[in-house]
Amino acid sequence: SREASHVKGFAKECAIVTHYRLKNSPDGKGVIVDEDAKLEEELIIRPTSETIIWDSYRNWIQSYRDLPILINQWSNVVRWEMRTRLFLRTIEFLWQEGHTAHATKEEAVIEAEKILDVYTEFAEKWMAMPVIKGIKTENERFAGALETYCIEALMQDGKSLQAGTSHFLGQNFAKVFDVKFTNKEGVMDYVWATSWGVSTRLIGALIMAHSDDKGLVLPPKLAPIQVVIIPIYNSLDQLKEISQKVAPIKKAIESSGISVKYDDRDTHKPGWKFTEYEFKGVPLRLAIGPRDIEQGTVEVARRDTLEKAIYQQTDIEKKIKNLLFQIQENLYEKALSFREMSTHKVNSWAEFKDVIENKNGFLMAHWDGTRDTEEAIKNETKATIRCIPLNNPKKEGKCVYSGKPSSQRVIFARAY
RNA sequence: CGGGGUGUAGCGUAGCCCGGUUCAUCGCGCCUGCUUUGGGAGCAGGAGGUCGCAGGUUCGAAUCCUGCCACCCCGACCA
Repeated sequence: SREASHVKGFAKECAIVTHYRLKNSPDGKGVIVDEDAKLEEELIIRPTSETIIWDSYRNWIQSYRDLPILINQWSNVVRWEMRTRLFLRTIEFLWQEGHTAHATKEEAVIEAEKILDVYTEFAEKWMAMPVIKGIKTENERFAGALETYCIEALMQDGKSLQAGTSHFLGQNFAKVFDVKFTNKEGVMDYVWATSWGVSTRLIGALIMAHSDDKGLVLPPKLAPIQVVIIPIYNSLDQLKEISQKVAPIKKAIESSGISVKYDDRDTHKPGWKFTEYEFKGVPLRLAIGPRDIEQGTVEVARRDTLEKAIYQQTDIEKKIKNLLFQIQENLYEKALSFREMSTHKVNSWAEFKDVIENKNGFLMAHWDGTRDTEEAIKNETKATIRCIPLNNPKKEGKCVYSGKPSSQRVIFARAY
């Protein structure tokens, strides 16, 4: 009841705990709900933590001196989705959620935008996944927010994925939860709030942004194993010899902060291992065999381009470090140019339908700003407004659907 | 919750329409031996099955009928 309007947005997707015990089934087949253990007061498994956080904030905040306040946590939440999709939409998922309260509106807005930048940096610099920063339309906005900032990423199949959100909540939550403070002037006021989160969905994004038909492709900065070394040998004696030569090479590479796995298993052949580490997306693979021992070389294969090259072992750690850097850059550039190739300016409804049907990707189109038009476009094409990009050039035009005046283009796409 | 589909060995499958000479097909994987090892090895031999579950029809059911269970896809919903 306290959470009122906010809960409206989640009410249709909550899991509710009604019983606290199971018992053995009388027919001997497994366990069933023990009807005697019915809860007098049912529990809702949180779909997000706003309610508990704000219930606490009420007790913690009295003065402007208590502000700003920030709580960040990783937690599991449950949303009873009718239809799940691995990594992208699961009933239960782990996420990071942050909640802040501020003395002024300006400070809260700055906070929401700052966090959006943090998410952007993580997506682009670490995941090598370019994103578009923007704001959601009223329709797509988080329940209870005044503004929802988001980052949208384009997947290789041309569908869009919301990769993170940051909300400016205004004073809505403060009013619902009665969180007031005394400001410098001695006047009582409601606090201004933000909340923001990213989830394990990012793992799905990472997979879909870079992988190819040979398997996963991981950006070096996030790869648990950055380099794998595979020995090529005929006899176990030869393996022993190679292992001795590999040891200092592995050590040298590790000493420059790179994670290395030496796979000397005798249960699988080199070709099998090559394929396995391609599946797993290890950025760099080194192969060392009799020829390399003789010539002081090592074969280096890149996962991103699948190119192979022979390197001298001298200063190998520098070369590896440089290659990892290049792979990280290349993955980002590749994803970025794919997105640019897949972004289409459309100027008529016929063109819109043609592009969404045959090319997919991001459609930059004028929109009259109404909910009705947004809904109509969604119903006819399944495309939704992913965001109104920040720093969008304000160029007048006519709505692609209604023909009414529009102040700027927005991004339409089919989304996960 | 609506619409469609599928359950056969660890995995993927053929057979089902039209029941029976097929001891239920094939591939991958697994085990043994030999030869191999710079891109998922080759040959030979071998192990592995309540044909989703229950009932029915029949001389005879993986196959036909009924009920149940499970899973998958599409739609609405959505981080």
